[in-house]
Amino acid sequence: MSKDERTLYFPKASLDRLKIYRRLLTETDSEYISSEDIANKLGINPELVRKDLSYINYKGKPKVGYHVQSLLDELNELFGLKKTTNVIIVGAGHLGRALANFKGFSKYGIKIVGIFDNDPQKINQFVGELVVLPLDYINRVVRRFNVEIGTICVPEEAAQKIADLLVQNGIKAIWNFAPVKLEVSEDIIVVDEDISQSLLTIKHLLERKQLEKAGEK
Amino acid sequence: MSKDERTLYFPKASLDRLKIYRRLLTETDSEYISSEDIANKLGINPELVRKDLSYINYKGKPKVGYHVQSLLDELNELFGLKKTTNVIIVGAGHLGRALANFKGFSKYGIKIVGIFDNDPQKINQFVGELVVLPLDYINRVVRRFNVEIGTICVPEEAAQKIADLLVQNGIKAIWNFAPVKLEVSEDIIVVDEDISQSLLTIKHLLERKQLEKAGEK
DNA sequence: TATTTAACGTTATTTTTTTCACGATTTAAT
DNA sequence: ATTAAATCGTGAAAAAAATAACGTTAAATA
Ligand SMILES: NC(=O)c1ccc[n+]([C@@H]2O[C@H](COP(=O)([O-])OP(=O)(O)OC[C@H]3O[C@@H](n4cnc5c(N)ncnc54)[C@H](O)[C@@H]3O)[C@@H](O)[C@H]2O)c1
Ligand SMILES: NC(=O)c1ccc[n+]([C@@H]2O[C@H](COP(=O)([O-])OP(=O)(O)OC[C@H]3O[C@@H](n4cnc5c(N)ncnc54)[C@H](O)[C@@H]3O)[C@@H](O)[C@H]2O)c1
Repeated sequence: MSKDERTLYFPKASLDRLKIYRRLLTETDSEYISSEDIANKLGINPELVRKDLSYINYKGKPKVGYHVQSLLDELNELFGLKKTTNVIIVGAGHLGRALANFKGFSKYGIKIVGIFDNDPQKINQFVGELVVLPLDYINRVVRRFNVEIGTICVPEEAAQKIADLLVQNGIKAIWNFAPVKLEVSEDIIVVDEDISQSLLTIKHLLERKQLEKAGEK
Repeated sequence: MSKDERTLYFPKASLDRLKIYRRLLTETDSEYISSEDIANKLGINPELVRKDLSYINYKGKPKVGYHVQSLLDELNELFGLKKTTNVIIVGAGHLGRALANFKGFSKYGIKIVGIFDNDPQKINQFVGELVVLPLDYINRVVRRFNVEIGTICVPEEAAQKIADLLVQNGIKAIWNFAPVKLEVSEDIIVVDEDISQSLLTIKHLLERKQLEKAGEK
């Protein structure tokens, strides 16, 4: 791997940790923070923190640590938080409406600019400041607001169809809340937000813990 | 690692993939499926699939592949999907209500048995078949329904306090939707469902793709 | 029934990721 | 000004994970 590529590509696991560091920094009041502080809070070791930060070429100060604000700036830059990105939502059900109403996305430079549904009952209803639009308005909204990200909040049966529709209309990345594996062309980014899957993790961990306890005896 | 431990512990990454295999199998109609089929659909390679399945000691048939139904059963067992687990939700806002209304959790053997809020306006309101209860009912519900999992759907400022409250009331695992790192004792399982974080991934991937494109020229 | 073939299971190899170790640097104290 | 202490940065070692290789097995076919 060349030095140049390194700034572009680095381990997926590191990327995930960088996101976590970023969040941690937003919760940090002090001016500086050491790799050890970060590591302790996350239950990992400090060398890993330092290595992750070395990928993005960020330098700390020996004896002091990392300057919280400037590191946060750097990470915000890395994740493109500084520029506003417009997003649309398809499916104005429970989840779609929760997302559309959520104020916190603005911190991430995300703006919801449209919400769509195919249910005539839902169309024209207000959701926060938006009005639910029918699917054939997607094209217009995508062009008008230069939307690259589409969110799928429809039932699983409809998800693939909506994915195709979004791609047809020029969407580049799909944030998918439906619990199905979408089939899209190579160049489309799909990020699955399969909420229920976490329950499997929790159940499994609970079960394992119980086994461990039983084993101790 | 002993043979025995292996069935208890294996790589986190494998566990995550097993969850994905499981979901894929629920979408599969045929009687058998090969490691190659699975791998192709997920963009990984078949050896990895076989290795993952070897961790749970599941045997396929040469020349045919894996028997979909029995593998699914096995995985459902692994993730404790067969037995019902009761769960409570704290925070009857947009997200809490969306979760409480969601029918899909029953497939995972999950039942929402209580939803709580501290807003007098919300208390006593119906959410699906549940009635929003004040926080001091948590104890009663947890005992009555043997609840081990608590879901945090309150604003981030309140999240730590609610986490403490849940732990006090005997909760063993926290499903945390608030974007904060919770501090709890070692033996409590915390699974973060930090929805907004995915947006960072998407933004980063979009940005990287753009850089790559620029680089090609 | 023997042969061929597809797909598995598992060991070996390679690659990736994490941890270790230690020299370099900055700040603070003597 | 010198020394001490904390923390960084990074190359080397270790560990973990993924991939490759290949022998084994069950089904299909001749
Ligand atoms: N609500 C949750 O807590 C939750 C949890 C996990 C996963 N999910 C997933 O998120 C998705 C949405 O869940 P929800 O609870 O909001 O469901 P919901 O039933 O409340 O809403 C679905 C919405 O999609 C609309 N819709 C259906 N078909 C459509 C189509 N072809 N085109 C446009 N709109 C269409 C419906 O009119 C409805 O408004 C589902 O795939 C679900 O599995 C939801
Ligand atoms: N809605 C989303 O799409 C979304 C997306 C990402 C993250 N989140 C996170 O999920 C959490 C909930 O989001 P939301 O949109 O449902 O918020 P919301 O404001 O709609 O609901 C929050 C609820 O919590 C209740 N509450 C506040 N303090 C409480 C306390 N001390 N005890 C009990 N209840 C209390 C409020 O009365 C309200 O009903 C937040 O932490 C938010 O950051 C939400």
